[in-house]
Amino acid sequence: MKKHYATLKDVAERAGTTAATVSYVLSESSTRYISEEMRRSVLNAARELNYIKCSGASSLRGKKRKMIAVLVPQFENQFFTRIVLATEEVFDRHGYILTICNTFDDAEREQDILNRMQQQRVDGYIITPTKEGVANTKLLRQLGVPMVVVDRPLQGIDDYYWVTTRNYQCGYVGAQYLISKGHTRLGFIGWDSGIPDLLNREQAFFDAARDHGLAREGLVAVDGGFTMEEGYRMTAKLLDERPELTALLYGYNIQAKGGIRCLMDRGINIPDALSVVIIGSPEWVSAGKNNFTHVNQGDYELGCKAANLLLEVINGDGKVPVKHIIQECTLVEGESVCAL
Amino acid sequence: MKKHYATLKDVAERAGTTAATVSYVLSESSTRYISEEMRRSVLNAARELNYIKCSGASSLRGKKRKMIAVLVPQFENQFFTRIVLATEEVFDRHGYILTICNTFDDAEREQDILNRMQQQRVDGYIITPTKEGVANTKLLRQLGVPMVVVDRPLQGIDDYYWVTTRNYQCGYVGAQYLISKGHTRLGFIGWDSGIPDLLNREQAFFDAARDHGLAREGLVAVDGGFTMEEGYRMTAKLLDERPELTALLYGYNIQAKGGIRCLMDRGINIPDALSVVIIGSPEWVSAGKNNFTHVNQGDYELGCKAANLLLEVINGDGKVPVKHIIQECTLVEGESVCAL
DNA sequence: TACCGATAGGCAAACGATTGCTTAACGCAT
DNA sequence: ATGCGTTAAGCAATCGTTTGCCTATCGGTA
Repeated sequence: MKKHYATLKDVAERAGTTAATVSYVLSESSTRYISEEMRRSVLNAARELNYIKCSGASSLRGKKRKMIAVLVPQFENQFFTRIVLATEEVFDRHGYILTICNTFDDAEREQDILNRMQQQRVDGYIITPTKEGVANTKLLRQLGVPMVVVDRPLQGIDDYYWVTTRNYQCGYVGAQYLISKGHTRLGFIGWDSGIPDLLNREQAFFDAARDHGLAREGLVAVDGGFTMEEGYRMTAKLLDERPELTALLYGYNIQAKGGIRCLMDRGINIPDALSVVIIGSPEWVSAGKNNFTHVNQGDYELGCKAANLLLEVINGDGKVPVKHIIQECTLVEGESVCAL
Repeated sequence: MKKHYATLKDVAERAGTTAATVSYVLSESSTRYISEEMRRSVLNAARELNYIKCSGASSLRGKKRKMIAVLVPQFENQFFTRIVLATEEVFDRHGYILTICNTFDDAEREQDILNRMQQQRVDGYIITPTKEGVANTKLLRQLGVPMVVVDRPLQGIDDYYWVTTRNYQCGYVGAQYLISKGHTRLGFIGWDSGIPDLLNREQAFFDAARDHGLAREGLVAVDGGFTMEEGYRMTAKLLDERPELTALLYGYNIQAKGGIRCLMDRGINIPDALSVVIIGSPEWVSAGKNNFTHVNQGDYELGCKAANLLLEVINGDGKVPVKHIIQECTLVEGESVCAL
């Protein structure tokens, strides 16, 4: 038994013709006359041999690979899982397949993965870059390979396609909601990412408080790593150092998960003893007994928009103008905030 | 400015040699004498031109693509997300990239996706097949392309690599736990998948009850679609038709999520009014205020085992004996079951 | 002097698909 | 009889890498 995929030549042989003709038949090119008889015979041969075109070979002649690369920092973070899900659905419809890699927010790893993707000559990139994203994507940008950046920005440059959350608004609506319920002593827990755009969440927290006349002394923000454990640690720290706080705004769902674990461990009742709002909408905020007030960033839509934009760029022949798409967020009221 | 990746020939030209020599230098082949001077010069040229090998071209000459295909039915189901995550980590370490596709449990879609993957000539497959998996993977199996089946079986055949959960045990330990707490009127909610191995969960539910002397009349099972909505519907049905039940065993986390939403909507207290055990361990069962008793299938480990097995098969030169790896599950005690 | 084993590297043929160039037969009009 | 448009399909170059085969120089030895 043959242990390899059938080639054009195999099909040609069986159909009594040459590879060229088979290629023309299978690509349904209209630029060439093919007799009905020949067409039939080729199609039969192809079916009988289970012919499957080798995309690697055809891409050598300039055809598309029909492959998209997706790079995310935390694949298991539902924010990203949903972006990937949306991307997959969009590209699936157009016959593409997705290659997905986890950078773990590690710049070296990102470079390594981008390298592998470039070896595959994928047609386009959807990427949530690390802080070294600008350097790591330099070659791609030089070559003009289609790329859409999602969520986090490429720092220091401006001419790239970007789809992101209105981060400032996320922080603002979250804080505003707490204030509207009468809270005046608020804590913010965030990520010390060093990424300017993300820091807007915290800035907005302070701005909202100021805009509503709250005293600066009642406010506190603490920043740490982008993990559950750090969320737990920072929550414990706030509880210990600022017992007068009546509400917490979590800037990131991953940290919120750990933080709320801390509240549970200490037997703190939500919302009676402490009110909580979370930016982000992982499944758990409203599953089972949970019903947390949170800010929905529209994860799935973000993914759809990024994917559609990338598709446009890929098919756009260099003519799609650079744009930044910024998606509004919405507050979803749950039962984790009490009125004071 | 050049708008394409540098080729071996480009590098050769700059280094004052030929493509062959460059290839030998870059592949660090020891079968060829290369002067230190030439090596240096080639490496410099390659760096200066940002040379990145085209894996498509080199695979034409029989090299590995360094690509793995992963097909799952529900990417956003954390059971599968974790399997993918584990697979990614294992293969990343070996320089592979993953292509991931969502079949949505649709056989036609599965066939279509497999076709695209085969066009890419990926080196191996990790697949949770649909019911038509046997037919859809026929060519792959004929050609001997490395493949590991995960979770669900290929129906009707036996000679394939398989990594799965001990489904019977999942059902058994879940039911047994409820019985040990004094429950005698139990409901099981499951999936009418028609997949023999999965049906063992329900069979075990009845077996455990029988083994512990429970009356068959106190037991009821209902099966439906593999969605949240169906979980909701079936739960409502059981509540209406069998109000005497004191405990529910959910066979699948997706259905459990909808089912528990139903219990919440009706204001049913867990565990005081109704006890609940869930097979599977999505994040939400123990996040926030939730602490559901559940059966942990070791999703991540399942993925690791599948990935490692596939790696073995890929590197094993056809010598790895067919095997079925069946992973034990463990009951994780929460607070969703009351003692009667 | 003739020969041999290292050392070094060029040449060209694959791999599978695509496509421009060419040929050839046919029918029909000049 | 010549020419031309139409229909049909073969030939061969090409994409970027890999690798077997060959050549050429050098120092040393018989």
